[in-house]
Amino acid sequence: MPDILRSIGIIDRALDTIANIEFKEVNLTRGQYLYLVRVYEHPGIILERLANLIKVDKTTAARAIQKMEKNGLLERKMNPANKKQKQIYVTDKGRQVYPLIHRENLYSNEVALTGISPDDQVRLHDLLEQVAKNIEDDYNTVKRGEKRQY
Amino acid sequence: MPDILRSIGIIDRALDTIANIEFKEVNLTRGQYLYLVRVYEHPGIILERLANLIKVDKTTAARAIQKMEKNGLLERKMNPANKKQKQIYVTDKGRQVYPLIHRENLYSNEVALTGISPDDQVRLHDLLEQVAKNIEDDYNTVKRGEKRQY
DNA sequence: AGCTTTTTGTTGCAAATGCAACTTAATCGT
DNA sequence: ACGATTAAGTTGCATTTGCAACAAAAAGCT
Repeated sequence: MPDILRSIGIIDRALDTIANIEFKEVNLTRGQYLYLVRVYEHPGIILERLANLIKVDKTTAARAIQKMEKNGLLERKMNPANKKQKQIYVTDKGRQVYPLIHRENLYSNEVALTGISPDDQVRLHDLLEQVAKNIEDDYNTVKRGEKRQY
Repeated sequence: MPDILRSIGIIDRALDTIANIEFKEVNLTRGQYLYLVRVYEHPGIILERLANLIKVDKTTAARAIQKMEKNGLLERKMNPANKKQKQIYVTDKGRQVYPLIHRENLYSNEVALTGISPDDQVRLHDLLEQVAKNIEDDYNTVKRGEKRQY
């Protein structure tokens, strides 16, 4: 069985590093682009779901969101139907930087897929989605403090 | 052109989180497993090459190595042929934890590839290696402080 | 209804991460 | 051979990251 974890780690860290450096021009600090994109796509999303989408600790996400709220990129509104929940939205200012993030992501994706046939690109995409689905349960299990059996 | 970055990020963060939690039992702190495996595979490797293999900042790698040296997992020897270089090796103690890391990685990889045919597993592996190669130059360019044109 | 469990979010540490800036050794150019 | 550039590693500082532990609201249970 071939190893796929190593390449995935390399690719993710490399592209994340590139993104973080490039987004400093737009005054985004480390990781912020991830949250902005996800909130943009899911207006009104709550913290725990956002953290689970991105696969990042909820306390990390919480502080990132707080900071982005302070910087005027995001805003939170209390959900009147559920006083525990704070719904997160992109502000106008946040909406202005979104296209730049999107453009960067598109470009990196393009570079990543260079020389790969359209068919294989789709295959790769589908296989990666399958892998993401495959590990989801283990992630939640371990995060909950339970142990994996192996 | 399908997006592959998102799944890759999710998979990497999820599996990295799992690994870090599981390796606390063996007294490894965040990220240390990555270095240990790479040094194990490349005895005598130097810091800068190690950092570039893993795609992590060299100062981050430097401090991780220092800490692992203090904990007796790794050791460094001055290269007599080049006084700048410090060659890194796994110690006996480090060699003892290696099998546990390897086993965990194998298991996560297995979970990740569940339900994917052997043919597709190989295809996925090969495509990911291609992607890793595709982005290598951009990574080094941006790390060097130069800009990407897009 | 009343008690327990789960959901959602927050703080308090301690540690890792990485950009800037620096030192020293090696290599390059001429 | 010597000055300039690159390679290799380190330290300072600010920030992010995440595990524990907590608080409060909501949902489940009987």
